[in-house]
Amino acid sequence: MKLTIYDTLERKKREFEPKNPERVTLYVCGPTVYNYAHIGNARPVVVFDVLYRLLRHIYGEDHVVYARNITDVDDKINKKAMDEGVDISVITNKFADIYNADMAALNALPPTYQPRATDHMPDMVAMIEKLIERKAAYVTDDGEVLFRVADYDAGSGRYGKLSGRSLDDMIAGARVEVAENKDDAADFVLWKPSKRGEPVWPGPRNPETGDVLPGRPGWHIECSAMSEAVLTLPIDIHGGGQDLIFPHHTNEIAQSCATHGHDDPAAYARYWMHNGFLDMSGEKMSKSLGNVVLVHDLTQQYPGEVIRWALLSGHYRSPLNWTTELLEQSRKELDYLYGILLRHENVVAWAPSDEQTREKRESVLLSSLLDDLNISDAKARLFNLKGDEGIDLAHKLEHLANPNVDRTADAAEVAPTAASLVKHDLLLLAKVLGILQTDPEVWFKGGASDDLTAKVEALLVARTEARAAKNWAEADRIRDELNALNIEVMDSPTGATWKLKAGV
RNA sequence: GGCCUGAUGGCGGAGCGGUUACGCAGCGGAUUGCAAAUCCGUGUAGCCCGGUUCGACUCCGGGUCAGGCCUCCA
Repeated sequence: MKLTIYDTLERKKREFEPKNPERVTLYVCGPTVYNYAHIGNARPVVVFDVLYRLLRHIYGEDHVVYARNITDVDDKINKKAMDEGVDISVITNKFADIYNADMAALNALPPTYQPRATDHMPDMVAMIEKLIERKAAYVTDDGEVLFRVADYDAGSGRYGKLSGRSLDDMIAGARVEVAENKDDAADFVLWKPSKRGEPVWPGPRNPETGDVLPGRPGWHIECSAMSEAVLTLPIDIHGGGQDLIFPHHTNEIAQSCATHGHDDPAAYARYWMHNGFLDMSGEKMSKSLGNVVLVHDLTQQYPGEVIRWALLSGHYRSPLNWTTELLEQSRKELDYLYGILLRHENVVAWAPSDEQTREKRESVLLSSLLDDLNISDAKARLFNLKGDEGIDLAHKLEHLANPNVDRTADAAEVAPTAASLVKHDLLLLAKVLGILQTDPEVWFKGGASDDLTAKVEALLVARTEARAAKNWAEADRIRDELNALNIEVMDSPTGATWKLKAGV
């Protein structure tokens, strides 16, 4: 199975070849934990979760190492901690826990490592000292340490390669005022003194005086230090939102390469992937527009899997318009798929025992995802699973297993085997997409309390009796009563089942 | 100002130089006591103007419009 991914650095699709197939590494920039995560924060988590699942399938679950950091040093955290008069850890622990719970609700697997900036201060300091030693960074009079961008770039264009800009373009287009302590406008902060009341860590040594510079790290250094500490370099895939291309990832590359004296950005990370943004009715989500949607609130209204499926409805690199309609459509799609699983629980999923045949089937099944995570195309497959090897009459599990479907004798004969194969394919593809992971029964009824369930079951018995007596008026009355309880009744030849209606 | 994306049917959203995307909704039929669910079938497309080609939604050029980044940001 060949995975192809669009590499931001090379601006084209490249076949993925890990440095070491026994230990494939993935690093994704995680949240700054000072508030509830909004739905935009969840997109990279879900997108890269699909990638993580796919890599685990290809290379084996124990051969993929995934790190997603927690940024717990930041001005916004400091402000919030000061406003509330608590230590920053009170804020960061609280929101890191909430974040993890919210992402788990979206069926995102926990990463192998979740390093926190505060746990890696010595790594950052060591890196900064190395950069000073190599003259790639300098100490200012007021105790800041800045990275020399122009020296790193050295006219090669490598600094702006990720964002597709030259250093000159960036300076020409810059709208920021140049801080007077900078030797050059493009230089960025590695370390800076803490303000009064802010947390302070012992920093790098000033080579001039030999003194330790107390303060706190700049934003970019943590990912460079932590990715190296946790994953070792080079990282195979580094991911994040498109907005991180510049400056965050650009500076990460510069720091990490300069630390080790590498010229080639690939010495830090071999492939760069960036997800597109979410639009809110055509507008960017922002606090000033008041259109921020929190994952935490959304999970109160929709199953996490619906939110996940909605986030996966477009290509990961394209903008995605986030609407209520999208959520409703996603719910219907999942209901349909879960309905198939519910109706055909007795069909045994079966994969061909022959290794080669199975491998071949799987690479066809997963081909959409293997092509730079084409989730839309994978979705089409999911809804229209094709049988092969002589099975050309019926395609869907429903069609194959539903006894009401008209079939020729030949098709009927092949149907049970085909259904088992199709069910296996369906479950496998769903697993990689991270959907259909709930018991179908629980999916439809899980939101009902025990009391409600008992009441519904009793009413259904009464209705069955009424129907048996052809007392249609009573049967319909009971159905209306169930409807009022937000219950949808589904009759079938084998008896009535029910589900909790959507939009609770 | 600099850099970069994208424009597909009522809606969401892919691939592809010539043949059905797929999903949601709609419509027709089957099934049902009636519904729902399910099954079968089905209509609707490719921003504008040029060019290349036997043939373009798909390639090239121009235009228009929309969005993103250049500042904290997924």
